[in-house]
Amino acid sequence: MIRKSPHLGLDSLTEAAECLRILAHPNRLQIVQLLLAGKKFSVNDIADACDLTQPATSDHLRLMQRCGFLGSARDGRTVYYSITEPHLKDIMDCIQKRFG
Amino acid sequence: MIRKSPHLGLDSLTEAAECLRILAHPNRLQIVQLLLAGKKFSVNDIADACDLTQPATSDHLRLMQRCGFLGSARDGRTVYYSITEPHLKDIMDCIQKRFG
DNA sequence: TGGACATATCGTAATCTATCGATATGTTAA
DNA sequence: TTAACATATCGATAGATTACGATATGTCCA
Repeated sequence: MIRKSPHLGLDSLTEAAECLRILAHPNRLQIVQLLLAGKKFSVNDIADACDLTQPATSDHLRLMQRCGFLGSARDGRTVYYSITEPHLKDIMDCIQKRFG
Repeated sequence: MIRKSPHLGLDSLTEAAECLRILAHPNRLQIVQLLLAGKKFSVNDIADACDLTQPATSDHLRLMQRCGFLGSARDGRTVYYSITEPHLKDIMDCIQKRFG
């Protein structure tokens, strides 16, 4: 059985840094926290809950969808977003432990 | 016994976002990974290990010291840096699990 | 089809960040 | 004190990010 060293090379670290940069925004953390608490939310629900405009919310969601954090599903004219990256919960737990 | 809700308010999330932004750089992740593996390293050791110039290394270290990730101790003309934020290990574990 | 609703995209100005070299500060030893 | 070494700081430019409003796209219902 092969057990890889946990140490990441520069390529993986570069990829990780890009993901962290996406996460490193107050409103995006807010959105992730919200989505982790429930199952799925519409763009408007998220905008209301986080006190954001609709376009700003959509922009944040798009960024997080592009890097694989979120997925979306349309139902009629409503688009629901939800977490697709399972490790987000772990990282959010770390953040809540540190800053809570 | 008071048990706080794990959910963070916007103030805490803003602070967390600032810390994540500091961490969200390939070379800084590289430095954190190095420091977590050993105890303490001089600026030159870090620069060599990460293939960085001395001023660039010093800049990265200063950033991470300002937000409380690292501490430094001078011994003669050498300055040794080490991890002071205990939660960094947890976050790095998450990152290594996800990208390793 | 027309109108209303939900979401997505785009342009741009303002702000921030990275990078790099030059140079300053602090420390040791001769 | 002078030279050499280790580290820190600074200045300028290029590139990226944010915020915000205007507007486009997609969907439903009358």
